[in-house]
Amino acid sequence: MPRKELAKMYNPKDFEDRIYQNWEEKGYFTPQIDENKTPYTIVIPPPNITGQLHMGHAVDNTLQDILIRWKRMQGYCTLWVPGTDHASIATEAKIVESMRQEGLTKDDVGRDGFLERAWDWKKQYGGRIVKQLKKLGSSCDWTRERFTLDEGCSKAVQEVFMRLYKKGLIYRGKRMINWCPHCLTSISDVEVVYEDQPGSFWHLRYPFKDGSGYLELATTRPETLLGDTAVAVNPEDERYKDVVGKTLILPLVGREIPVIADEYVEKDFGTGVVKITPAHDPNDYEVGLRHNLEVINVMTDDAHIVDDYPKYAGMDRYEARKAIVKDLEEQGFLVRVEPYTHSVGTCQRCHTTVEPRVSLQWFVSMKELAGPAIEAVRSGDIRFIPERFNKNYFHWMENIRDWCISRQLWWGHRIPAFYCDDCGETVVTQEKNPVCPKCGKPMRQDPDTLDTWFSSALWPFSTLGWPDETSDLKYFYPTSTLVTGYDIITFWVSRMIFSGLEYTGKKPFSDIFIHGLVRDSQGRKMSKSLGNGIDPLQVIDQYGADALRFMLANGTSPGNDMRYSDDKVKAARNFANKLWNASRFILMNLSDEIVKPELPETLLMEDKWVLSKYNATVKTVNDNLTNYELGVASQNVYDFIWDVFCDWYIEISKSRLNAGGETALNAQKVLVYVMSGILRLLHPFMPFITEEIWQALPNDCETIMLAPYPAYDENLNFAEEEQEFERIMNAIKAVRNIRTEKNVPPSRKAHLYIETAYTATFEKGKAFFERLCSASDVTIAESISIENAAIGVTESAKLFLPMGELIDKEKELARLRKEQESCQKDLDMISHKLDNPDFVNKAPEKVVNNEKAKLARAQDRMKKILESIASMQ
RNA sequence: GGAGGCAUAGCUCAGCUGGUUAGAGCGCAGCGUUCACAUCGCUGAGGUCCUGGGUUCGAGUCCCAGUGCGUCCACCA
Repeated sequence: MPRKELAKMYNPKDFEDRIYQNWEEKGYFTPQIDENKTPYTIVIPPPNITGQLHMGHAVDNTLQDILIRWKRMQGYCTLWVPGTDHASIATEAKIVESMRQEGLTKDDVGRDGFLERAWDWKKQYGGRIVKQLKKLGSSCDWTRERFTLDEGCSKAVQEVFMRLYKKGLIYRGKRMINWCPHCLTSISDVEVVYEDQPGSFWHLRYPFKDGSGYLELATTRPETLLGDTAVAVNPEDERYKDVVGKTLILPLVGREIPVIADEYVEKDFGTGVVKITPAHDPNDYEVGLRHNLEVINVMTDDAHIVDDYPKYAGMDRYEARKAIVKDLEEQGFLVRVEPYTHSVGTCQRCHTTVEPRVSLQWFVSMKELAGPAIEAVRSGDIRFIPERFNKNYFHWMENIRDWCISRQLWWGHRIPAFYCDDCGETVVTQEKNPVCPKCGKPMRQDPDTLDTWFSSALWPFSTLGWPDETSDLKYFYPTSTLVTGYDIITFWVSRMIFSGLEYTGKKPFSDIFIHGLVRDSQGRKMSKSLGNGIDPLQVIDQYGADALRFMLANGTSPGNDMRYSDDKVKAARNFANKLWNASRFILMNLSDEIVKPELPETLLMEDKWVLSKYNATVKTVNDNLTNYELGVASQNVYDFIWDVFCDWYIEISKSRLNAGGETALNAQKVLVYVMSGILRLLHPFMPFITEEIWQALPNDCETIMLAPYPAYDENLNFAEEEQEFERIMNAIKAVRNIRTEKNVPPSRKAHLYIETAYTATFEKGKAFFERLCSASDVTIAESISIENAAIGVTESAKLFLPMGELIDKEKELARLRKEQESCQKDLDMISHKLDNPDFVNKAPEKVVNNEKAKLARAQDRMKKILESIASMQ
């Protein structure tokens, strides 16, 4: 059968799509239960509709897939917990689609920011994520439709809600919450974005009822005056001691309100007097609870003044502010206004200023759930990588507040709570149309939906079929690893941990591999509003998925942000090109009789050198992958391929390949053997190109995805040959250096004389000098004396390059003296160290011996330099 | 206000538990193209590892203080 050839040019478009399709058709992505193998499971985050961090998804998916492919090649049975959440684009797209079929328009979803966007982006968005994953080569099974809104996930969510309710860990209560008057929904604390905004500080005065003057206070929100039910001072504040307990008349409204004393008030801020509006400020609400104050709501859902205040009714909060300030001023209650910048909470999605408000919501009480979750991380049962994110986690968990889980959105899991309008009974049930157990009347379901993260928290087990005891759940849970960005630790990671522990009794995963965020080339967060987001699909189109993946892995170190730049992807693409061409070279020189990667019986020095280097690379790559140091691991592979394999081994193999016969065949075998290892080492990082080359080269596995990952092999350690070859390399570099310095073009060959104690070694490398540093002939001896030559010195050899008229004795001497100087510096430094008795006595023996060896080498070199100088004079 | 992070070559970043002559990619300078690759090769220049103390035989690495720049959380009448 004729051997498959590689195209002359590396072009990822020629094969990436084809290869993915092929993998998919062969079913390599379908997870399988294999009781003989250890499962390796990664939890994939549900994609987010905001979709702004597309490159963020690419990082997640790439890093996950690298680990998956690596583990799979080690014989682990792997699974990537897949699927789509109700918060996912795919599901929203479905909703949009069905709404359209019902003849609804975009206006009908106008109050829902998420759906509004989904409407605009149309339904492709769901497909887009899938497309992106495929393009990236992600080995993820997307065929599992059962975890969508209507089925498995819903069941799990309801189950959890019921359990928590029965345990008393879920309750409905009045609470000061953040309310977005635009989205008309409550939003959690973490969804509020604080922005510094210029505003004003209005100093007002409230008159005492008994006519004994005024109390001056300051506020940034005069419109909330309508809801004031008290004025507070600090109990320690001498200035106001005697006014506590007196009654004030609320300007404009005429309400009688008390002056109270509360610790919450800071004496030194403003006038030391605070108006208390329990309905419109979280702190005031707390104060109100302590003092039994009335809660008077003055605003509607969309932040307009309620009808109770006819003069201002229907105005929005900012209009009302103007009107009220104007009235206060006219009636003499405004003392002065000063400019004041303060941070204002805004809605993460629509950036409307949030309005704190008292509302009836569902809560999960967190204290009891947080305990075991903290313990799991503290005991090391679950670990963050890097470890420092523990602190983040603890800080949040230890100061946790109850979690408001109800959302007023149009889509999502509906809260399974029913109310009886007749008798006020509340029932939590999975039944669709329950009747009131007290009066037998039909009940009304809570219109609210659950916070996205409530269901996302169940991800690791709900996607495996929980609450049913499925075989998947038994085999794959707990999962091995979660890969995600640090921005999501509190939203998602911590909630998965306590949820897993609470509902399944087991931790959801052991390792949490945290990566940084991708920023633009200027270090800014990628965002839609800035327009600086980079579309991974476009990058893939331009440079190929392998290049993008490699760039994402290579540029990353755990937990640290990275900047995206085209140049980095280009560098990765060039690397792929290098590998491509190296493979083409091997294929072009390959005899038909080589049918699988296999080492020859006899290995030359350079073969042993490259194998030894390869073996060391295999070890460090595996070690680094084990430690989640994907960036370092990819760099290890890169360095080996480019610097060791291509720049040296392939170059020196050329003369053997040209020579033909057995030595050529042996060289081919080593080339194929090492290349086969390289491809497998690199496969997790660059899946497509490695598979394409794998298929062209002699191999012993139908796909590289299932070929064994290279493992460290004691038999491939050749320390001696490594050292030998390194002596030759150093000599070659020295000669090249001299030639460049003298501007000698490669076309001009020169006879090279090598004086060395290692004649046997250098004899073995004779041919290399001809090819790699333009030697016309090489003479090797233990002692050589040449007049009129440029001289290079390494620790193991003196190199003479007689080049007639190009040699200027004085310049040569100057050059050698410069070398002498730098060598002397080394010598001084090392001997200074070794002369220090403290160092010799206290430093570990290994370090001292290392220094001694260094000293010996430097001395050898110095000796040769001095000899050379002497010989020239 | 609390927590945590970063600061290393012109740029983007590596440098793990202290022992290197402090590295890479890009960029820059010089030379080079029939014979895998110009998406290339060879050679080179370029660094007070933010500042000041401390621990140590030894600090880019550990400790303390300071400066500068991001991040998360809380608060802001």
